[in-house]
Amino acid sequence: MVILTSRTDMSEGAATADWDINDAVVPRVTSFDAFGEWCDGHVRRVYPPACEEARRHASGWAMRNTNNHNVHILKKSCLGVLVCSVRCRLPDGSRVHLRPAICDKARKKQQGKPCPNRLCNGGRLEVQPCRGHCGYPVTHFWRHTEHAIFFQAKGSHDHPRPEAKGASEVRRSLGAGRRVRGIALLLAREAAIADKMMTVKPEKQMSQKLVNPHSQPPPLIPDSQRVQLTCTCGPFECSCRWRADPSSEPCMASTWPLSEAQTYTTYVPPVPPAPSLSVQQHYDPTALPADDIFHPEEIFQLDQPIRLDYPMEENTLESPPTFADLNSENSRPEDPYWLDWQHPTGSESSETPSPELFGGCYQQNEGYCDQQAYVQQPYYPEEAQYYPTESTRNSPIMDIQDQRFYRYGQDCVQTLETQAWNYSDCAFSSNDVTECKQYFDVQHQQNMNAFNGLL
DNA sequence: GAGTGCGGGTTAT
DNA sequence: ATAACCCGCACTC
Repeated sequence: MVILTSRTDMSEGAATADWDINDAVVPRVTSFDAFGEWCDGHVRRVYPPACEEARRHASGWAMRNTNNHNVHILKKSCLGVLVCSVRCRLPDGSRVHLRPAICDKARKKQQGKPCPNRLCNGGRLEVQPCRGHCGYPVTHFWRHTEHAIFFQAKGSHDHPRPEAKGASEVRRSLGAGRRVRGIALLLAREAAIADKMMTVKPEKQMSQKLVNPHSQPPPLIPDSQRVQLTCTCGPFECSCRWRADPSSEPCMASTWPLSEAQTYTTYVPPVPPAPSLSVQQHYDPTALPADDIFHPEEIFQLDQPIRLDYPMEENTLESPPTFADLNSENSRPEDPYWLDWQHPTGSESSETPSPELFGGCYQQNEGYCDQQAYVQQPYYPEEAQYYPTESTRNSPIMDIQDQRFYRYGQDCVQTLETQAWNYSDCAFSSNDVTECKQYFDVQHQQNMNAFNGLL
């Protein structure tokens, strides 16, 4: 245990280098990190008790609670990502990577469902488990003290990021039924979703704008697409944002922030177009959507035979399904909801194309594997992350002056038992927070005005 | 219904 | 002893 007195050379985040989540004593830090939704690798963060997402132990990754028999430290392990068994490609070259349900029961229902990509031929959803921590799932640890929330991640995810957590939730909250009349209304709704996405996690945006240099994912539906009312791309199909030459593509955003535009437009598929693209040629992009619109999360709700024995392969990337898999009794042409997917209108899968398509190897963190030698499967390079990798930064406005140490045990029994775990009794309060909330209120109101105007 | 936290219990190393 | 994992329960939204 290293006693932390002051930090001026932090490379990992605020007061993150010299403590471990299992330390009997954790430092009272002088500065906090802004919340990072997509923490990857072996990182440690310290969040202010007022950070709502930290209090909720939120994460972009699909993390499930894991019992570590330690009431002081909450442990979560990564569930991986829901992918297509045949690794089909979307028109933009990316792959399906949905968010696995946290609930075991719901997750089992997801598996074996036909791939929602209408261009996919016979693929089914399966969970690609996370093996980023020495062969085990990446784990997150949360620990609360009176004046801070300590977060530590162990392992680097060896799979694409799943669909952002808010995506399906927002759609569900928006969902005023399945019926969508016309493409205009549909697109307006998608734009509204994007707007609402910007308001669902106000604190994150707040921290981004004010104190958070951590790169956060762009909205699932970029601002540019909100004006693409002539774009008729369906879910998985809108490749407008991938066009290398914006001038040649009406759908391409002209108002996209430069950084994002660069990220998207510099993309060059490392592989030939997927064979399924030939199917796309027969698809009439101008066709109006079917009357009844199914969203993937709705698919998951349907009562379909669950293939509980669906193979869970360690390296699913190289394991295409068998002929039997592709021609099972659950073949999609007979499934009514699959037919609906032939006329998609919603936005689904992840709006974040799989970084894997960039090729290369996923980042390695062998040095952190202290349990056993384990060679992580090559996947995709860190720089190929669709979202910019998170950097380290401090939160100047959240700096506090003094330093103390908290111990669960003798020194901190009262703190931890009566305060630290009482989310409603956070001690963090400052004018800065007030300013942040005011900023959010303004932003929220603006977004909601736009949102209401669209629906 | 799904997400989440908690805790008892089992298994493997 | 430690870690991963399964399962059930309760609570919340």
